[in-house]
Amino acid sequence: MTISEENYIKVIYHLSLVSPKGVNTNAIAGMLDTKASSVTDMLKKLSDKDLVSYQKYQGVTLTDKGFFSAKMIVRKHRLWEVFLVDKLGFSWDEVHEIAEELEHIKSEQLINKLDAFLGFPVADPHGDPIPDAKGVIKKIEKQLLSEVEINASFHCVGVKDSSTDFLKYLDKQKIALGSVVKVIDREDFDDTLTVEIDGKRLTISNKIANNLYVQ
Amino acid sequence: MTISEENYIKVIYHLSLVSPKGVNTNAIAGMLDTKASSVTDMLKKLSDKDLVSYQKYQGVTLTDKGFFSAKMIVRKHRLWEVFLVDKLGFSWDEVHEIAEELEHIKSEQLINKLDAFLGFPVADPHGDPIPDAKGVIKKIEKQLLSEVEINASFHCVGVKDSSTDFLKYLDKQKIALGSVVKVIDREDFDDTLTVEIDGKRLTISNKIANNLYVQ
DNA sequence: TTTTATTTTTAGTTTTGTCTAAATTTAATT
DNA sequence: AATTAAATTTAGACAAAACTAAAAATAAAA
Repeated sequence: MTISEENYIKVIYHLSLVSPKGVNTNAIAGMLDTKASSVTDMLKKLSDKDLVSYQKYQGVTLTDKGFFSAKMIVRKHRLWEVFLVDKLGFSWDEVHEIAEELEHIKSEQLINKLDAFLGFPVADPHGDPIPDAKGVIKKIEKQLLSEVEINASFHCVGVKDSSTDFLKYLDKQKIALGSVVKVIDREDFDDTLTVEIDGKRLTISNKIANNLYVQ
Repeated sequence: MTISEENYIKVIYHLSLVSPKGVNTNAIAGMLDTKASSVTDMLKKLSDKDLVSYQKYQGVTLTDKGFFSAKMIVRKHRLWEVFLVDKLGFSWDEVHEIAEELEHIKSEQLINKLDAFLGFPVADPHGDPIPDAKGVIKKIEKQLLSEVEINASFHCVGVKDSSTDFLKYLDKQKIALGSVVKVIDREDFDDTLTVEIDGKRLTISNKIANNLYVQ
């Protein structure tokens, strides 16, 4: 697989999680910042290689082979992110771009040794699950902070939005994965939350709460 | 720079060390397993980018800019090799190919953090020097085992040939970087050496001695 | 159910890096 | 110095992955 093919497979994988019946050409083009016509060309190629099933105008789904390939790419991406943060001292908002390159390094032995070196982590620095060598993904129990009951405590376990802006906001508020959040109150009018983190009161907008996973 | 351009620059760098007045088109083609006509095309492009100075039929040399780029690629290659051996447990004959891919990962911050993580190593697993972030290469004092005086002791500090076959031969004979070699005798007829390593007598052909650096 | 709008595909180009085959330049030999 | 051999370059073509513009199919609206 070329780097370009891998990028398509990965994007189709992520979009499949949202629309499992079939992924649109335009959606893929949007994610890859390319044109619909380029996507059509590539879908034909991926279909010839039996990585996707594709019927003109009907959207595309991954075959078993494509699904496994996608999980291996995601595995590599997330393991490298763990390496960058845990071993090299990058912050969680700096690692995505570099991992986008590292995920295309080919050696299977490399990734399995890296996995062992990192202690077989089950989640990346943003709380996203890491597929194991067989492609099995351990489901991480989680709820959005916007949807939990009030008067209870939770651990932060992940973020839905991994944008730099959001991650930097969390850094500023000293919210990290593992932080304990006690939900004090929810405002009826706009769903703003009052929470307590490390004994400190904090007001959190619904948009924030809607992008933070807790357990 | 594209991956392909980086590969050309790297090859020209290595060949320059042997023929500093100018590197031949065919030599480059041989190293990259490509055709002379492809090399000519690329030399024009590299020349336009001011990475090499190139005059038709006259061979090619690196500009200062090209020379620095080359050293940064070599730096990345060798640092990744150290990582693979020291941290992930690869053996020294397994790392070249993987490092060939890793050397093209772009982030400068990444490579400097990796350097620090590895403890600022000065040589890779084969004893080759690692350029620092400014491109400075600390010269490693070394002689070929084939050229040292007899009745003296040395440390193995590097290999000239990094082929799997040679490295596996050294593994079999329990010769590693750091091993102490005492040169007992040299046969006049074919320059075969009798040496002592870890108290064990060993006969070594001239071809072997000619590819092992000691100090 | 037509008509309109949107999405997707086709057809034809472009760029990058490669190739083959032919032409040219340099080097070696008689 | 002329001829042959080797190395190098040019010219033209191709595959991969992208693009633009136009055509076709599907979905939405009147």
